[in-house]
Amino acid sequence: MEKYSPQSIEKKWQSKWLDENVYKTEMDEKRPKYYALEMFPYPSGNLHMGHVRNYSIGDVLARFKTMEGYNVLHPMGFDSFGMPAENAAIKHGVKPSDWTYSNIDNMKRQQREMGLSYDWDREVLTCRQDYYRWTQWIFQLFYKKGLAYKKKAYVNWCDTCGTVLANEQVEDGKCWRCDSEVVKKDLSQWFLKITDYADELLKDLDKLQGWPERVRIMQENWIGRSEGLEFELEVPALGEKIAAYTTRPDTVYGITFLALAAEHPLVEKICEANPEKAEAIRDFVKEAQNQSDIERTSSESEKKGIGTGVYAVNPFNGNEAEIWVTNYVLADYGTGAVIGVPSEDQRDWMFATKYNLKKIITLQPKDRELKLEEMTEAYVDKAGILVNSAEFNGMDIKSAMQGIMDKAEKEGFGKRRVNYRLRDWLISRQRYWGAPIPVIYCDDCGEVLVPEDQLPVQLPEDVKFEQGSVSPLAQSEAFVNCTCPKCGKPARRETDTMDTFICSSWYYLRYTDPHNDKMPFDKEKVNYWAPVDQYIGGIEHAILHLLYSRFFTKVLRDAGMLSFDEPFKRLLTQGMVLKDGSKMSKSKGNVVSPEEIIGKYGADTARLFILFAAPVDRDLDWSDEGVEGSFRFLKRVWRIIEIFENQIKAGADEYDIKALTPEEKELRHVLHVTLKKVTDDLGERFNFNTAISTIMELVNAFYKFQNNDKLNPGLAREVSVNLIKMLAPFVPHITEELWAELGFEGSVHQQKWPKYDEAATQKDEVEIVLQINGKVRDRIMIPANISKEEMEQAAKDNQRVQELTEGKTIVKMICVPKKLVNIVVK
RNA sequence: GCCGAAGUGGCGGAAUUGGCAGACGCAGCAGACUCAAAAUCUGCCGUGGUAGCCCCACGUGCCGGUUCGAGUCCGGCCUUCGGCACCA
Repeated sequence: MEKYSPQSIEKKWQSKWLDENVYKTEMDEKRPKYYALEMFPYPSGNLHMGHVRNYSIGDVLARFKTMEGYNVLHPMGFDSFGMPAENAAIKHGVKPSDWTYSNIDNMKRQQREMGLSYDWDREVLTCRQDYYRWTQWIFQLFYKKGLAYKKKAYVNWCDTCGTVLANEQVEDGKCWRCDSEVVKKDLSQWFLKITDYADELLKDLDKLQGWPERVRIMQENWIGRSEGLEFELEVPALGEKIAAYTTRPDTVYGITFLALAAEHPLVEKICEANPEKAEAIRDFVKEAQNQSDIERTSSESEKKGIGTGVYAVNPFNGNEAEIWVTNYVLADYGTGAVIGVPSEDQRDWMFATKYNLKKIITLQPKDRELKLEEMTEAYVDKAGILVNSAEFNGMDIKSAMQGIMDKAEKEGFGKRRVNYRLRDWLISRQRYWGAPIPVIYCDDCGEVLVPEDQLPVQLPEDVKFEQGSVSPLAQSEAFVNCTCPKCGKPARRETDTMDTFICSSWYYLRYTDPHNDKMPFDKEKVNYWAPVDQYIGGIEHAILHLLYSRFFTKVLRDAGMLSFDEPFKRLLTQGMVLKDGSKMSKSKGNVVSPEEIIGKYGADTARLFILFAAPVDRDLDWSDEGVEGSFRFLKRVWRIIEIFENQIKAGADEYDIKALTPEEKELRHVLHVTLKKVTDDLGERFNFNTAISTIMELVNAFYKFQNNDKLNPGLAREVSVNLIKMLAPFVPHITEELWAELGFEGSVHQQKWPKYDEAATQKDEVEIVLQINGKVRDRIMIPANISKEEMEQAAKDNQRVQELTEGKTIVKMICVPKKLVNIVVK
């Protein structure tokens, strides 16, 4: 055998796998299916270590499940619409498509150099017509079901990106992509009605037991369900009613004012009703709207308001409550109007104190009596007895709540209501490089869908890209001008494209039937392969992509296109790859390039290190010395096979196990313990790091025989064959090479995963620990299967135990079979 | 502020059901091979006492508890990281 040289071995096998198309997958009803999926990347140009980690995890799983006998679907593609391509066009004058496709070519080459077992025939590119045609088709499906609609609203706008953003894409009041401040704009935009599914999206989180709990909790918080009462307050001066929502109906007798959002639709009418204050109110509204999103939504910022001199009537007791226009009430949550109950809500307390508004106590704790003049803050505990609340006086909170809501419903001015924090998904983007929204506007017919046989609405090629200008699509006369499909008159196309998160909300379904040109996917195929059995990706998608995909799956299910409720059965959120304790980034200069590492040590070493260095779901600090260690291990594997090459080839698959020496029996024991542990770690627990460390122990045990040329050939063969098979999912090239080198037929990756011999994992003799009062005092070897009494006797017979218990009374003895005897003495 | 996760040698980490704390790897030290170095192989490697071993004490963020026995369970803190944050 020659020296281990990853560069030549890896190239050789990669082209062989590619030429022979060994990772091609077809439906097969005879075998159980397994769908392993890594989140597809954005084609930024190069793979980074996060990708390497993601794909290494997925590849081990796909290869392991294949060896276990599953029919494994393991596809890859590119989330290839999006801003960076357009920015490249603006900056360097390259076409977004050219930029994108050349990046894809480069990244695919890098993926191939990693030795990943993808079925490339199923590749999905979201920017290709054969894909976005169906993205548009699905949009139209949503439209026909009333789940896509256009409305005017105060939306999040990023000036740098020149487009609107979804709520989920605003982080701390800043754009998720470019970090610039987000402002509010009043625009007419397309939305998807995800709120229709809020309840199911929340409820079905219970079905996702294979997801990390924290992701489920994050989604739960994001959806933010609350129950309460919505009721109407009359405003005699306007001849109107204002609806308010509260989760504390028990406090309604304490209302002393009504707070409105600055954007509340009745604000202008209130100004008209009270001309004296109109100007001041309008100024206040303007000021509030000029505040940035961060200022307005921070809990630290000052709560301001202006009294309008117009009053609303509390329907419960007829009391008047002045209407205040404020900067803190959100226009798009609840009704945009909030009751002010100073004594039982801390924010209302501060607001009322600041503006000298009345406070009424309507809730008294059981153990003390509250007095307004002694109180310095609101009483917010949800415990006590109602006072000042008419017929509800003396009730506890729970019954008062029900009674008050019953009253509102009976008298017809209010209703129980569930509210969600989740808002509808704003999907229009004023950008070029995305799937055009397939809608036409006609002066006579209004909004008209582009007929299905005219899909896709294609992106025009002859457009200009300029910094800061309006969308290139809106400037393209040839694109905008069209005829109305209904009446044939001149009409205009929608020039907005879809949020790229739409494209990635269904790609995992397309993989099951990627070449279908009649439908997005065939029902039978999608139901065979999907849902995804194991999804692997970064935690950054905990809400965005994972919530949207769940929504899409449910809508497509309701449309009869598939028959499951959730797209991803199990989810694994991998940790980040760090260097020197912080995230790799160009600005910090701590980037380690996968290409360099693969060039120097080979893909097998890179994969092995990244899987060995830390548990998959934890952050991993990159270590150059650690990589050396992984490389060293592979060289050790290579050499030990080389040392025993002759025995392995001479050995038989069936041999006389009874003839083994005690040392050889021990090696065989280690082998089968390793098999058991590795199988368990890969299949049940995703403990790749400990699976590898166990294999290292096996190799260490094998090395004990390195100078022993009398090692039983059958055993040498058994150990080597199983060692190679166990390593195969992790390091596919070196194992394939060793497999061939030893003269075995076919690919190691098409072998059956080895079974362990239960008998060999047991031992005749075990070492147990002798404890006195819980402290280890000695260790002895005893037969594995002796009785409790025999164990106790063996412990008592032990010389050290006798020395240390001399003159003391044995109170108790605890025996744990095969582990320990604890003697409690006084 | 609310919710969640984590805290173990010089470092990454292991300990699956409450049962030998520190597997495996990195770094370090020593030896073998070598003219020498690299590579490789072997051994040592938590702290302190004793200074060779044996042995003893201490030790999993801190304080307390349950238990024959706690890194693991319970109560109370501290620190770090992540998510949400005027949601009425």
